[in-house]
Amino acid sequence: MTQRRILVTSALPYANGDIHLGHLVEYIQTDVWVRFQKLRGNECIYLCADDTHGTAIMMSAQRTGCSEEEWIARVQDEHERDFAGFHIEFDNYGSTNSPENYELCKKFWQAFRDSGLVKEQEVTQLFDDEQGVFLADRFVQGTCPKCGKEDQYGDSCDGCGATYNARDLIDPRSTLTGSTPSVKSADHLFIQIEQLHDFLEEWTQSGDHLQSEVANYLKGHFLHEPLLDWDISRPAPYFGFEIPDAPGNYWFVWFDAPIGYMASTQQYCEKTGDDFERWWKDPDTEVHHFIGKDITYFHTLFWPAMLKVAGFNLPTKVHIHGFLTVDGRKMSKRDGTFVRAATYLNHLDPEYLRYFYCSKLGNGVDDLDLNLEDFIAKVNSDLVGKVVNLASRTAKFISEIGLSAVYPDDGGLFESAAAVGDQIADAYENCEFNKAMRLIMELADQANPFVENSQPWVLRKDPEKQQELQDVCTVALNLFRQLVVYLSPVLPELTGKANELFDVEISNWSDSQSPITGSQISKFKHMMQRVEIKDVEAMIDETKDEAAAEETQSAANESQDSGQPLKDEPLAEECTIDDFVKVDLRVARIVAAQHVEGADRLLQLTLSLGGDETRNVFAGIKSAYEPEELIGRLVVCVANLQPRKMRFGVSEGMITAAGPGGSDVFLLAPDSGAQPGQRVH
RNA sequence: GGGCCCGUAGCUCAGUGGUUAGAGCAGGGGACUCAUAAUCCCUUGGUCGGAGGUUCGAAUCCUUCCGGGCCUACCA
Repeated sequence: MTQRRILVTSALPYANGDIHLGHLVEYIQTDVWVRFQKLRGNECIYLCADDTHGTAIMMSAQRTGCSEEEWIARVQDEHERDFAGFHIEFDNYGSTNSPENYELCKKFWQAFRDSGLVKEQEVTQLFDDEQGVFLADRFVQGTCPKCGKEDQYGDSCDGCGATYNARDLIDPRSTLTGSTPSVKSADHLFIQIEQLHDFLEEWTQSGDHLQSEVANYLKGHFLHEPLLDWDISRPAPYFGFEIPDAPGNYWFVWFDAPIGYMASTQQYCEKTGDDFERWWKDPDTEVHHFIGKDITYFHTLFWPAMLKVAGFNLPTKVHIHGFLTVDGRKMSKRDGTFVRAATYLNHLDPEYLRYFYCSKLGNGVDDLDLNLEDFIAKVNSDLVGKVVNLASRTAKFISEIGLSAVYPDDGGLFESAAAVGDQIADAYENCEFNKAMRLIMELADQANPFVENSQPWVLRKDPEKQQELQDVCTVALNLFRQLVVYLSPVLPELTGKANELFDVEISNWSDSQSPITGSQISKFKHMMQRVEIKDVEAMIDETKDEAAAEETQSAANESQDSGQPLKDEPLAEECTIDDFVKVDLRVARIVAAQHVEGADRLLQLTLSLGGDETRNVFAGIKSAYEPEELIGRLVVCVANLQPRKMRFGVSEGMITAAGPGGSDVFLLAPDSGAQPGQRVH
């Protein structure tokens, strides 16, 4: 077989949040595919980078009070650490905010200019005057102009499904500052991608570049009509690259993001002395992109168009996968299923997830479900029970004598399993990892009965049968090793442990085709722990805790409470705890409430402190509450206040309330469960 | 409303025209004791979402309906 040259990428994670289990579907899928290609002896490199530009990054940096550069450096550290934790092995991991990327962006841009596809057009957008930024749709909220539903984003309404221009929102406000945006115009640069329509039609609909359902989707949603011009620039302020021939304007993040694949290649080449053009200009090189279905059209329309215009290799294939659900539902912070990569690693082995995802991943765009029960069952019964068990039940019998010098008769087991290798390889190649895992487990199911029938634990007691014992274990261990070769793209750590056991490196797929003999066996060490339910539960619990903490945090951040009340009524002089306990605050129930004849602001309340204890209280809350709505409510009253004689009778206490007065009066209410008469401490 | 995908055993899924529909897990029974309560043997379990049609023959092809998921919007 001739060696292929293959360049592989995963989508660039956005430098605005943590890696979570949903992201990992893609990185694990890609990493497994790359490891498989390398194992097959192909020249293959895996490239990725952080996607660092755009308004959202600016906002995050601003919120945390650091520069954008500091922010993205911090996020990138975390991303790389998470990936390493899951054994995702990049040949280079770059950043779109790199000099290499800027240089490449300029080349692409010049190509577009030269091709005459760039045009200038005025765009009218909402503008946040306080922040001095244009507001993308997702940064504007307001009332839907069609159905009147409140708090809708600037592009569409999730109530009635209407789409509209953000300027049509009723009572729009900026989600950044809460202020009312103004309308402002700016010149944007557009790429007239319609001029490449024929090329895109041809590229997407022919060959094997896309999964068939994706090709259909593009045809049905985009290619059936003229393609809209692509708005490629953003006016300052914007965190990104300034466009050289349009000062004050920046390339839109989706322009420089995919170019980041190439910038990362560039860095790889500088690092290794390789030749960049070999990877992006040589037609013999295959380029494979792995992405999620959410960013399909950037990678199947814009990106091929960009590459075409700039004269680089077009993608050989764009592999598109679905989203992750957990226990059949969308990941949710509140359910504890929005699990961050780092949180997972606090409790569970990354190889579990790698295997589980592979056992589920096909080559379609279907969503993938992480059923936690299924997860535990699969890992324990397949990996621990079937595969690792083969080694753990035989290795120690021959740790002193090693493997037989000649591979014994095994009834054709090794050979037939070797013959399945091609099928397994095809499955990996076609991204049908679920099929590959199924085929491998079928082989494991044949290996254990062999051990059972050969009864090495009986043989070892008979000095006459030591040769037979060695032969049986030689077979079992070779079958085990064969499975590990097949699984090694998925389970690098297990592969490493098998390498130690045999003291022979698994370095090529062909290692599955011939048994090893005559060598020593290292002392057996456990290779994989069983998954414990409690560990999964602990991971979910930790995720829930994170979500709760985050909610508290964001409530504190987002409320952006005004400082006015404190200014209007500054804090009182410091008091001691003794001063405080003089005031006896009690929970009370309002058992009667009525208007007071002749009083402008007062209501007369009867408070019950439980039992027979009641108080008659006049409260200045008439303009804020109706008597009827108060009856039955729990309030907090000052129970030991000196009674005061008023025009309408004696008031035997006060009820507590906040607010400046008038209609802005807000009664304090205890949480449910409190009982009248209980003291407030 | 439209597009795509899916519906097979309790669960996860093979099987895309050809004997009586399979596997793993779970359930039941037995065995073994080398192994991480792992393993092995036996076994229960299915009107292949429903209904029509094509065919000598349909889980598989066609039509239609029902149910689920994803995408999308008056446009295919």
